[in-house]
Amino acid sequence: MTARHGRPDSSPDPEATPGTRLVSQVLQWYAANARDLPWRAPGIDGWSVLVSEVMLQQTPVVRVLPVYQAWMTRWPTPDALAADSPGEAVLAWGRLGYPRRALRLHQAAVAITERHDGVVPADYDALKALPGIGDYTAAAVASFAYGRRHVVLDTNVRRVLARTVDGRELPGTSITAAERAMATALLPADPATAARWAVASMELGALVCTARSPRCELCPVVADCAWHAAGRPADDGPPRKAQTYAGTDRQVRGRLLAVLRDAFPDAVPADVLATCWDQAEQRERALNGLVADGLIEAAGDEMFRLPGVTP
DNA sequence: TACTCGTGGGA
DNA sequence: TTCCCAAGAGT
Repeated sequence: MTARHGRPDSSPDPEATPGTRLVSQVLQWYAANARDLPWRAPGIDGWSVLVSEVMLQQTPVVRVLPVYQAWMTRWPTPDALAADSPGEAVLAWGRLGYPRRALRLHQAAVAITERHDGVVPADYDALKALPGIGDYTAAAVASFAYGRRHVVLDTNVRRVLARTVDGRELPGTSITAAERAMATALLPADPATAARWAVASMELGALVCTARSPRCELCPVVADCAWHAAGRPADDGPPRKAQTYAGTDRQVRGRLLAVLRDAFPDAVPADVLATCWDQAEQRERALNGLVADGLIEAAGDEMFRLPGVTP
């Protein structure tokens, strides 16, 4: 219980620095406004947090919830998933998007079973060495599941800090050294408090300090927010690249994989897959890409299916 | 660094 | 309708 950081149950310290006051206010707000999500249950295990974090990558909470519940019921431990085929994981992933995440989650489960006795590691470096686990997810799992002290810089936290501290509407395209230094300076010294700050600042970004139409009238730190004080100036950075989808390989891959999911565990003839997309060249490229990624596999002559053989 | 990699819903 | 983007990772 340090007095420097994290006072969720007390009023703001008038002598606190702007940074500690920001942390304190957000922690208080979180205590009263946190969503009741399954991966936040008290005493939650590392596997539950890991699965939720991978599913939540670039994917809204509301779409993750049903898939997460079914996944954890079926595979409550890493070794349970590792014992099933990767195709089952891809199938259970459903339409969450970015299905390579399902494959990598399966690979991570195998690695955890083989290298860590089936226990999700608490160490950041061990986590980051797992397939599909990058800086954010490693820090998040270590922090949320094990109470470790880490800078957890996701898009929500970056936006909250860009606005409150830097006075900018949106963070840049990639994390800068200055950004990380600022987040490190703000991180409470006490590990448990640091972990709460991580999830609390993310929640503020998700519920109040949103990318579009931020709800500043509900914000606990609006009085300390540099962006709000400056009159909420519009982003002056380079225009974000438009995210096209129609006609891309991603769309073709999605269509092909949807057919193979529906057919699983059966294989599908190439001429049936051809009905997904009329441009043969692009269709072949997408199909070959899926095979190269391990999301599907050839099954006999001109047949394809989800990977059904456990490695 | 910049780009690829799904999907669906809100503004 | 179109646009934007939602707890990123890998190359």
